[in-house]
Amino acid sequence: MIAACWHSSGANDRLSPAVITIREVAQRAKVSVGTVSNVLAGSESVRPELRRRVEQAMRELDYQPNEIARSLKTRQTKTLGAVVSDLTNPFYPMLLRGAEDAALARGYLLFILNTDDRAELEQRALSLLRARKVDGILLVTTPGSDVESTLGPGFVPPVVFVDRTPSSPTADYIVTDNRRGARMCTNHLVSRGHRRIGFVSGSTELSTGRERLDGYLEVLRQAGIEPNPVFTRHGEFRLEPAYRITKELLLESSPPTAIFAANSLTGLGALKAIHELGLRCPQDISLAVFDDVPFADVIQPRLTSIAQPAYEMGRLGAEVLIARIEEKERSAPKRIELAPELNVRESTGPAPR
Amino acid sequence: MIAACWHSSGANDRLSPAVITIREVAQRAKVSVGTVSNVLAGSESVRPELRRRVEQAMRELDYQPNEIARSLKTRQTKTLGAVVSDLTNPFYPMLLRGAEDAALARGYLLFILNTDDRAELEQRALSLLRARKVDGILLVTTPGSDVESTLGPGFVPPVVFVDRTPSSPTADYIVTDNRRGARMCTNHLVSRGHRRIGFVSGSTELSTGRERLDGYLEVLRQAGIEPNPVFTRHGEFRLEPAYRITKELLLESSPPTAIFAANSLTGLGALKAIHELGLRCPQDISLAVFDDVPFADVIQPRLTSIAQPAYEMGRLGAEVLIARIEEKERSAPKRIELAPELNVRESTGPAPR
DNA sequence: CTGTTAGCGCGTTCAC
DNA sequence: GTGAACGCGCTAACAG
Repeated sequence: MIAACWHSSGANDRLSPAVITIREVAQRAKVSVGTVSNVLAGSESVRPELRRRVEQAMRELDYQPNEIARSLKTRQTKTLGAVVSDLTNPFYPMLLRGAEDAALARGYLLFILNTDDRAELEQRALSLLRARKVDGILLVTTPGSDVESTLGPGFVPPVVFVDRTPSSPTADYIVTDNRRGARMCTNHLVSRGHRRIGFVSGSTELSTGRERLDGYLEVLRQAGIEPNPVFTRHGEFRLEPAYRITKELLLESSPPTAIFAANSLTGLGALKAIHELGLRCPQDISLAVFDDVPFADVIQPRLTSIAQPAYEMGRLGAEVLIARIEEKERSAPKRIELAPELNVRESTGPAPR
Repeated sequence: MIAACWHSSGANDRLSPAVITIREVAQRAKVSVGTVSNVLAGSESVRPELRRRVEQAMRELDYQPNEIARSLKTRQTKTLGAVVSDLTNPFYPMLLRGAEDAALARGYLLFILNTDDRAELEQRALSLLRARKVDGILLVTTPGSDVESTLGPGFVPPVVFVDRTPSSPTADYIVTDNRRGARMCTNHLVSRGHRRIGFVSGSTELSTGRERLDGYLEVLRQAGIEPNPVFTRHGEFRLEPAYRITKELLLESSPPTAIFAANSLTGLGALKAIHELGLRCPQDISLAVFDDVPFADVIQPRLTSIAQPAYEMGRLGAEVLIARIEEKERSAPKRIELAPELNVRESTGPAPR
């Protein structure tokens, strides 16, 4: 009787030794499947006696509810998708830890996918997630992507943008106040007497890239410094390009006395260039970076940086997304800007005179 | 007619605007659902004329097969679980990129979960994944975990261990040859004349921790150096503890002239301690670390390190796992050890005399 | 309060 | 070659 659930229909029967269904439980507890389902749902309206019998049967059979079958019926899978640009960019793991914690707390699991900032990969990721019927998507969007075209104008499933703002104005998003962060950082440099400040940028096709650049330019103008176009270089948010262009920048006839790198990767690239040219930091050149990575506080010189609340961003993102999923009627889009923080360390000093 | 698929049964009906089923397609193409299913499966035995009509109907309706329903029938979800210790340890993102690439290439999606090396969280992760009916699990296992007790003696679903070897001898695993890597690294130090070599270890409850320690001790003995127990300190594979114990270590009356850190995080901790004590590296003290992280090559001094093929490990892990899932009859467990690589850079120099 | 039953969307027989 | 009918495991509606 107990072994009655063993099938022998061949190759794809991998799961069968453990395939105890609600029906077997019902049979063993001598109740109906409906009652078992009620017990599962924690319904109050089950006589304690029966509840006890059902629970015992479950234990004896090592019953495990099948979430897939449940999903088919309830039309929700209790899964989310998280689409990021690149997991090896140290910013995203922290964000994802936050998202995971919030998701698990609400009973959701997370599919994670990378896009390498390629629109076609974002497209693929979104449609894979939709086919898997995830209940919602956390998205670090990519330039040139068209989310609406693959998810439809209604955004099905719902999407919350994190880290970068969407092209669509009607969606939720959680981002850092990048302009403010860039202003804080540039201000710090200006206040130390720097007037020739280079900017190793990310892509201006990204909201983060644009806003950080804007903040930088804004402060320069306020300080009466005419922005020198030569000082703004395109670092693609990646280490290698940043390394190359910083080297070029520092080899100019009248090089900057300080460099502001648009994220941790470009900061590392800039640092490599500085070292390689035998420059001392901060005596010869100051360096400040957007993103506070674990090693910012460890490497020599310790890096002045703008810290983003990455964990918080992920946590909030997942929470907003789940609220959106579970809401009864559509509420107004949430637009959240998180406050960045300036950590002044040894990589920035007074401008050499 | 087209709008016939719109439901209006209330709150959980979020998906309904897009819920085109195989039935609607059949109706529109004026064929039976069986035929549509055959077209979907790419069966040859469908008249071209009908196939054309079906495909057109699919396009017109923007039909999207429901993977959930398919899973329920085929008893496979085309999803994998990846359970790692901590995403913010820079080793794992690379591993996961490899796993993702291999998985996507075979049509699988990846759930990712962290355990923070806590057995109860591993347990939870495994049972969540099993309830979601993932087809297989990639596992960076944790000390004190009991995989068999939550997945059963048969390992359902199948598990491939990565990075760390399992307690169970009958499972597949893909790891680095840690002992060899540690030997290479220690050998390098010994060959530069160091005889007092400190080891900032990870947990010896982990295979990686044990094996790296073993390799280190082995080389010392071969070189006729009596291992000094004081020189082996427990760094927990984390930055903070490593920082503290390295400081202690360097404050000994007769401190080591070289330090071997068991992974990148302990390496960073050790470096912080070295800087803080005002020691010069490598003149006063040499530092070598296990794990080659992006910044190993950037920070000053550039770090001598042991590189592990993390991407490859993830890729292979997913491939072995999928092979295991799809195999007709159980084959022998695969045990793969990947070769580490020594990168000699500036953080290691000759022993001071 | 409990049992029965009709689907959820798809794949898979079999008759035709 | 095609299509009707059944079942995967579960939930929910309804009858008792």
